[in-house]
Amino acid sequence: MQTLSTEDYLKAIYHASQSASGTVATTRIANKIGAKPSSVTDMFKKLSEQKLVKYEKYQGVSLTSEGVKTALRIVRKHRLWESFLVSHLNFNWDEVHQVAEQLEHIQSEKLTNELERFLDYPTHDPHGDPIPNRALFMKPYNKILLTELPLNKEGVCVGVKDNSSDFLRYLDRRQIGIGTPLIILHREDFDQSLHIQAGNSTLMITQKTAENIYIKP
Amino acid sequence: MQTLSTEDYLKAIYHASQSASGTVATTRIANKIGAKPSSVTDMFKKLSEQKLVKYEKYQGVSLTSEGVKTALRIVRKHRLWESFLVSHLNFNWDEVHQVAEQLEHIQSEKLTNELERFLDYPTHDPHGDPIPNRALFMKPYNKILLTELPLNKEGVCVGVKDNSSDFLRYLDRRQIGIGTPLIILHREDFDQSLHIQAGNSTLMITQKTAENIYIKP
DNA sequence: CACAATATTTAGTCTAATCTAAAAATAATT
DNA sequence: AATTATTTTTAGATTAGACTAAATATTGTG
Repeated sequence: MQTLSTEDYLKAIYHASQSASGTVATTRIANKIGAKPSSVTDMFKKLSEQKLVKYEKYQGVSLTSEGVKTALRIVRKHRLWESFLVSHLNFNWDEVHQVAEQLEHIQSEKLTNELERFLDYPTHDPHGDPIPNRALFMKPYNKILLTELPLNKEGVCVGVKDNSSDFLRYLDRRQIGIGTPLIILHREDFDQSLHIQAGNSTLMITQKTAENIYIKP
Repeated sequence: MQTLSTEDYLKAIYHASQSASGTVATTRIANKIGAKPSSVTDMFKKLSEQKLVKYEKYQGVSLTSEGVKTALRIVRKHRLWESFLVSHLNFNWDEVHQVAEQLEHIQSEKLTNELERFLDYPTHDPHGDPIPNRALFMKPYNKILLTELPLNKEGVCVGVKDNSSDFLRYLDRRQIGIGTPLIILHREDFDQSLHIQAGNSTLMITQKTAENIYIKP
């Protein structure tokens, strides 16, 4: 069994290697988890001894298949808990992360599997991210950015790229959430801002906002 | 050996001081949480610095009012989680403890309060122990041991004294749980064993069993 | 290519929680 | 009350994870 902190590292390495190819650099992880690079090096060695990552000095790390499994087990728990918090405990999608970070470390297979059953085997969490099933298999949406949606074509919001509280609260205020139907009514050539229809209301959003919203066409 | 938090010590001290008066001895806690007395002494000092316990060398500890509050907050979480695990996640009452020991450390007031609301403000957990409410107030049943129930008088099982898995599973097998109505039909003078009616079936239990079952007459 | 800038690792400390072994205090028993 | 037994504390060591500062690799640039 891992210590709490090794799980955090594995998860960070997993996410980092999703959004880039090749090995994951020391500083990348240091920034992600808020530790000094030297601490990260220490941990890389430990994880390497446990055969959870492949590590060569100055060359960064990559997860072994065992490491991927361990990371996915944590991701699974994290996303199931986030789903539970939103669907049953009145949490908003900007509030769940911090609590799920704690809950994801609870060790109990029965708990995880029963929670999944209780939630009726959800496939995606409140941010639109896919939830690994018991076999650790997950099916990502084939999603696009809102900026890529053709004019006057309806799409449904399935997730966000930026998970910051600021952004999520901003969307909440504009009543945009998972499942909200969106249509681009007009694209301003001058500054690429968009007039969109979100549900029943029309509003204007900046390009920056649009590039952080995922859509299923 | 695993590393326990100050929360575990506070909870252990709280429970120890419930079942005895005066201060709580070092070895008492050491046995309860599976640590060496020397480690416990260290922790007593630390808790004392934080004004969570009153500690004098060689004289044991007692919780300050702040310490009691902290302990009750943990007990509250523990019992709410146990209730959730049994009522919604198909856990048996002998399986919940180990998982609740982990969940009780999750820090989030909102989580605790929303969980309580979701469970509809339960007053007692699956073992019949009272759950502190938001103000940390709890109302114990005025319960008696099954051995004290008069002959042919109906009582309802409201809890158990022995929380070991062995005992809880034994009760499960005999279909005795919280809420089961019990009547003593006959008391064997020879060995104090009891013929009882439990729900719809009649069965025989030993004196030892009877003194570990709490009844509300 | 050589040197500067950046990234990474090593070496040595720190802290929290634990341990063992020995010393000191309290309790129990003649 | 004196001696023995038990409990509790101290002292010193250990481990995991993190840190700083210095050393070493790698990368980027003129």
